[in-house]
Amino acid sequence: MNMDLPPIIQTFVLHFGEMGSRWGINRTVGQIYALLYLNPDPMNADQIVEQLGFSRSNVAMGLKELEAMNLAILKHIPGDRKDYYGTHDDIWDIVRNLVEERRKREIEPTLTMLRSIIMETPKSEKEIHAQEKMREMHDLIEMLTNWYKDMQALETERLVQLLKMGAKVYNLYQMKDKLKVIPGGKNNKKTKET
Amino acid sequence: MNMDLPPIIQTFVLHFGEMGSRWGINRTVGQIYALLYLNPDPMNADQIVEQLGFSRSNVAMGLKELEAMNLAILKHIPGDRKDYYGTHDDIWDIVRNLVEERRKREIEPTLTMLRSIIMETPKSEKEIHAQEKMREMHDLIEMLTNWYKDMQALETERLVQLLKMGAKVYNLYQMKDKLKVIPGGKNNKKTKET
DNA sequence: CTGAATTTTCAGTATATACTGAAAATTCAG
DNA sequence: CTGAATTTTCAGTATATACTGAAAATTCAG
Repeated sequence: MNMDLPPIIQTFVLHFGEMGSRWGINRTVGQIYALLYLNPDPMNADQIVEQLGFSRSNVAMGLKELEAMNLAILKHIPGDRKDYYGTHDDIWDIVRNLVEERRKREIEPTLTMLRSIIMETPKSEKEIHAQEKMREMHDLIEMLTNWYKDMQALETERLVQLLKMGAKVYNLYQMKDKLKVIPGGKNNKKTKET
Repeated sequence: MNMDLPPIIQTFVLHFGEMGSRWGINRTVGQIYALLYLNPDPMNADQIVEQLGFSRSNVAMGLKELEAMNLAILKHIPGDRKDYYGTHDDIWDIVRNLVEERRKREIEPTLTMLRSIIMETPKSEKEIHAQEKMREMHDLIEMLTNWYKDMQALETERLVQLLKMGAKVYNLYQMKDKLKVIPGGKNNKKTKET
């Protein structure tokens, strides 16, 4: 790694390399992402090679991988033929993306697999028990996924409000039957019971 | 893999092997976990060896790893010296555990790293910008972590209620200022504004 | 305390993944 | 259309990780 990278940036980049590898993203890809995230402007492959010191082709592959995950965005600079990459400007877009990628790649295939197995006719006590456990898992994942879809649809501003409230929304929830709607309010439609 | 494992169990076990490897858990560990999850009773290492067909020592190491992650629980059967392992009975315990493990191993170290970097005095424009991005990331992660801590503390029953409501809690939230508290209710304490 | 049952350790090896450098393919200014 | 600039591909190799089998350590019934 290039020594004239400021130490604080080095630390961050290295940390994300390590974190990436706990995730299934390889170390170099994690480092490239971290560098793009911190850099004020989009970078081209040669600049990344210079800063991080791995081979040109490795950087190119890493960038393609990040692009496929929608974490790096290809940008062009007028009058320059090189490909430049940056990250999403809004950090919430990054979060939404990360979750969405995982949902598509891990959650959906798992749900599909579970559903198809649950359809099978069990042939033994053991299979009945196994199916029951799988149904339990399926229902839980489905519930979390539905919740997440709801949240995904909220605008950032509203999502932040809800998150900041944390468990306090539960108080609100409990309160609802002890409250009386003020006539004429425009949000009077009663929330469906669960 | 043993051929007299019912196909539905085989499919599930293999799927979790693959999923595990996207996660940083290795394939065999994922498979062992899946098998334990489906099996009605705790299993010992030899039984697992027989079902999955990898070496005794590999199974032993996998079990230790699962135990360290608090995903497999050591149980003893009276009159038998072998170690038996099972999974948590309540699937919510499993979820809480998974999230908690990740928080400890990935989120906390990241927050610590970010905090210490944010403390440093920046030495250039570039460092100022980098610190700003890191602060943004830090604040977001911290907010999500706080939200999660709140949820972690809720009993399962209540958590499920909230999750099932999904975005509808937002309606409740908006409603709150248009509602009047019924005198004498025991949850009248006003929820703090954010 | 003894030794059979069981688990743990670990060096050696196999396997999977990451990385490189060179060559091929593509793009585009002129 | 040409050829320099740039990106992509890919075989070869290096590196990291997973897995095995045998030996050592531990446990515990008798």
